[in-house]
Amino acid sequence: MNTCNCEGCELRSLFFENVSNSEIESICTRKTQFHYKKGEVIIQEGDEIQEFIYLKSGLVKLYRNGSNDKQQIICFALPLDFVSLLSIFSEKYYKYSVAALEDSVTCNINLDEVKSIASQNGKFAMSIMEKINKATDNILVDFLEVKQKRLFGRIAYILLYFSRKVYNSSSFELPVSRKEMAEYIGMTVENVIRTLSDLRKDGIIKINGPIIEIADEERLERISELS
Amino acid sequence: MNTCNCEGCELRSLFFENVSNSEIESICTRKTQFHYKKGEVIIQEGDEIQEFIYLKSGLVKLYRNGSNDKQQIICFALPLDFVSLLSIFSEKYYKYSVAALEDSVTCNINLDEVKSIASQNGKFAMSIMEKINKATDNILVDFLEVKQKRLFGRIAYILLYFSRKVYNSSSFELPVSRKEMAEYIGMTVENVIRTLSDLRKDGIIKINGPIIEIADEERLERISELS
DNA sequence: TGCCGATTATGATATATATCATAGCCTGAT
DNA sequence: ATCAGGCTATGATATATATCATAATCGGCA
Repeated sequence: MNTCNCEGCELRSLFFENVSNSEIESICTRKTQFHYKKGEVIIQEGDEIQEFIYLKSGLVKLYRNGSNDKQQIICFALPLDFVSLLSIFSEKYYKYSVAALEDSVTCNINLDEVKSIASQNGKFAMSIMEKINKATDNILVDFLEVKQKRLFGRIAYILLYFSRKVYNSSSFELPVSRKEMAEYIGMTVENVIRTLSDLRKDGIIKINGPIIEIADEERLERISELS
Repeated sequence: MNTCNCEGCELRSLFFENVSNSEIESICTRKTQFHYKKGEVIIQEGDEIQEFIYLKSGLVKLYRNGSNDKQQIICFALPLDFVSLLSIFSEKYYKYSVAALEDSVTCNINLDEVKSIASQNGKFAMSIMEKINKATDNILVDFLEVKQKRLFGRIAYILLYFSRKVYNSSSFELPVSRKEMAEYIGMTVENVIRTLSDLRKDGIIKINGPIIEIADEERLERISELS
């Protein structure tokens, strides 16, 4: 389980910049690491919040069960993101679930330990706060952006999101099903599929099985902006 | 300007629970208090973030300018809410605006001072973090709730929100225009107006000028839930 | 006082989106 | 190997929502 090398761990500079070496050592020896296969559930809505979970590699989705039995995807998280941060300091139980969209590895740190260090180390607490703020900020901005768009704009937006922010390439394997795209943008599966087809027919994207290639990024960008 | 009595101020217990008396005194003597008339802008998108702003009384809206020149209302804030918290620890400039929906009073505290106390006082930093988390959590939940509903459900939801969370009464003066309701739920003004008319025709609400009375809360609740 | 622009209101119509139906395909389970 | 179920896909249709047009009302302001 405990296979990573803490010496070169990016968490050290990313997260523990203001923490003393001895405290880091203590955390390091007690951290746990987990591997999840694509599709596996990492956090279940209702679970007690006991750990601070950091995504070392892979891709996950945060989602919740809407009132009408449909799932709603809240956001996606990339490596270097803190997965369990939404209500981690204000709630006792998770109000959302997390599942792996690709094979993923998490590094888990006991939450009480983090809290205890933070209580005694204001600079550390401030740096956590900053990161949590940035993360929720990004979620909110994406929400607002998606909200003001219509179907085509939303699809364009999410495609550009995966292309630019996740894979940094104009060609990539879509990590989500059409259904999950629908759950994120708040539209029906059929319309997601139809819209992708339309974009393909217009030569804006190419679809080869699970592979999406953005053929005309400029037009896709315009569609995203003009709704 | 500096008219409030810090002795009995709710901020003291709400916000400064872990701060020493001398630090509180120092903050108290330097805080500033501002009065805003209904409609006045409190924070302008792009302003530098210099103060920690706390709403003593009144009601405000947080909003931003969407890409298509339309405004989007992000959320409403009530007394005891911290108005300037969204990106306050992660950004240099406000990414949203704040305006008074009712005559409002704010208590402003120099942000550097708050930061400096937090850096030296982990417990205080943690308590801020908890409050920010709760606030953004609530915003997110409302977003998700509204997102999964259709027009009628969204209108019902916002009416119940004002009735229960803001005014604690089944009869209240709507603090927002139809246009602002539309900007919050992400629909057009005409449809907001039409929907309110329909609810009135069905006897579920009564409209007397700016006064809304929820006549059949149970049905309104059902509309909100069943979308 | 009277005018102007914004807000509320309503109707007619166009458009966007959801729903329902059907089918091929793939994958996992038996 | 076969079946069941989920995912992708597409079309027809119903419904929800936006857009456009018009008008009444209200409040600020010259």
